[in-house]
Amino acid sequence: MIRTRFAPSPTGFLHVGGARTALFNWLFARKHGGEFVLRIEDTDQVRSTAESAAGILADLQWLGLDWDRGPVPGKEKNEYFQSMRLEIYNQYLDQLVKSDIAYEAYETPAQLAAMRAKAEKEKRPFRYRRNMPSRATSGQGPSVLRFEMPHEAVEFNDLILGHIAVGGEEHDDIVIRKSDGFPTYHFAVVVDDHLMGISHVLRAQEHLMNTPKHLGLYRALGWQAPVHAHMPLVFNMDNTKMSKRDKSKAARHAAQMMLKQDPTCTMESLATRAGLTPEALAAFLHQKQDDPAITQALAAALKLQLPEIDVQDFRRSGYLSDALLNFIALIGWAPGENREILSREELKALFSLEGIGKTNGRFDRKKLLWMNGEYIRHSDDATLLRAMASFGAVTDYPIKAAPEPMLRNLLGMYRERMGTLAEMAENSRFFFGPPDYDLKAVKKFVGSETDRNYLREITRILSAIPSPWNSEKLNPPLETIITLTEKRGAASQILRVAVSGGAVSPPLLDTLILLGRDVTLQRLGNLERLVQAG
RNA sequence: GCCCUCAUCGUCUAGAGGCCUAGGACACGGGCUUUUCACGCCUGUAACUGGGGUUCGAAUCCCCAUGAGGGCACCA
Repeated sequence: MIRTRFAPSPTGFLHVGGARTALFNWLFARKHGGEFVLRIEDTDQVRSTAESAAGILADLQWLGLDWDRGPVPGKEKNEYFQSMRLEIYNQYLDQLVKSDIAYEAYETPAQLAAMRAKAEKEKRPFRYRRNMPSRATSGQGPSVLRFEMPHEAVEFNDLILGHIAVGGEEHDDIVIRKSDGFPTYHFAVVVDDHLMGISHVLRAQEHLMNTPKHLGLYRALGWQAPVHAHMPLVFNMDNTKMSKRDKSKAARHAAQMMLKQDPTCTMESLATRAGLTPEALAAFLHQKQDDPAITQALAAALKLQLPEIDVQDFRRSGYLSDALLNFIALIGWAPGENREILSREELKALFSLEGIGKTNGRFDRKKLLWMNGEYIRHSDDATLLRAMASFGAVTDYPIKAAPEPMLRNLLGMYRERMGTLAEMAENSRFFFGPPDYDLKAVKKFVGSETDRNYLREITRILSAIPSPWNSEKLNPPLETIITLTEKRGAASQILRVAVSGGAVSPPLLDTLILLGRDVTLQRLGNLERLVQAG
């Protein structure tokens, strides 16, 4: 029986890298009719939080990655939280101590740091080993338990990378129980993977050097190790690691540019705008900390679009989970035959470890945006309505309040012209209230006296059409407006600016029908007053 | 510094010794369509890191160099 797992640590949001690991494990299990286990690795008492765990579950659910065993959303912690399994770990910890493969170590963190510094100074690698002369064999503080790694080379066959060998002199005796009594990651994964019957460990390549340690533990515990496969990593387009810090980095950079380029912008004014104290802002700008709240506040004040990193960022930006999943699957994996747009079912059917490459990939947001648009264009109303509801649950656009018939109407207008649901939500604002006029567009299309004459003419033509407006009634006058100018359509831009506030909108016919006669004429009047005034 | 891994267009990739004059997709350029913006259609630019082998023949196999990435915690 094939059984895979995804084992996040609840120390933050689920980010795309983690989502990809989850996806590949899920696909592999589903493809082979196996099971997919979700386990929360909360052995870090300091950094783990319940909110983070709940958020990760919610994000996985949003992605549609369902698990056969694991935490139950909304319920108390169960045995798929490592913090609930302490007795189990202790039992095996004892076993290793009894067989003298694990031993107490008394160095304090400071002492260890000094030992490492010394080794570095002497240009030799630092390895903690039981038989090293400098080892403290007793101490007053709390001790940790270390595992005596074998002294021979450890070799294994990685399903993606092939044969991997690490020499015996490279190992060191890892800590398996921290001084707080909790097992370390290394110990807990091994115990849990074995007890939970995990057959395949599919994880990111950053874990490659952990595998020999784990293999050593399996051997010491007398267990058969699962098969390992290490997948390539995902980076930003500039080859930096994708991390939560990218968001604060972007906010910091934008703020600094602003302060530098805009002489009217001072630390004080910017802080006020973002609702921060100047001190907090200064500390943030000097990289003293990466507070997400400050990042958000700054981004809002600067109207800055932060890079999406976490799964929920993508949800808030209006990406469909199917599109995100499809895109993520294609980084480091290819089904061959030049296939690209793949439904969940196709992904499941086509997935194979052989298709996973060895080279790290980059996260190309432009391609994701294209793919999301592709999904939107090919989705039916029901699918999109569901996606909108899910999007609306985490965002706050006026479109949220729209009744379903209007939503369907808007979908018809925007389906072909949006890359994300957020684009529609943003661009359709003028259907829900008077637009803020884009002064550049106003100047460009209604800047001259001739333009204003056209504006009055348009008003005259449209006011002659009685309510309610429909395409039969509206088509002829619209054609008249289009042909008003020598250059076909120049006058229709005036109308577009009047109703939408800018130079871009869905086709005027649909727009005007949805807006209706009263609103249209009212906005035509508003624009006339605006240009009259100045 | 030490250890491990990797290497095809700007990006994701196809490519399992002859099908390669290296294919697809995104991005980018040009054109068509068009009442705006998109969509759609047509079309163009663009890559086997370098050097040695092996072979009749190498993007594909081997070695070296170079470059890139990961790891070296009482984090996971």
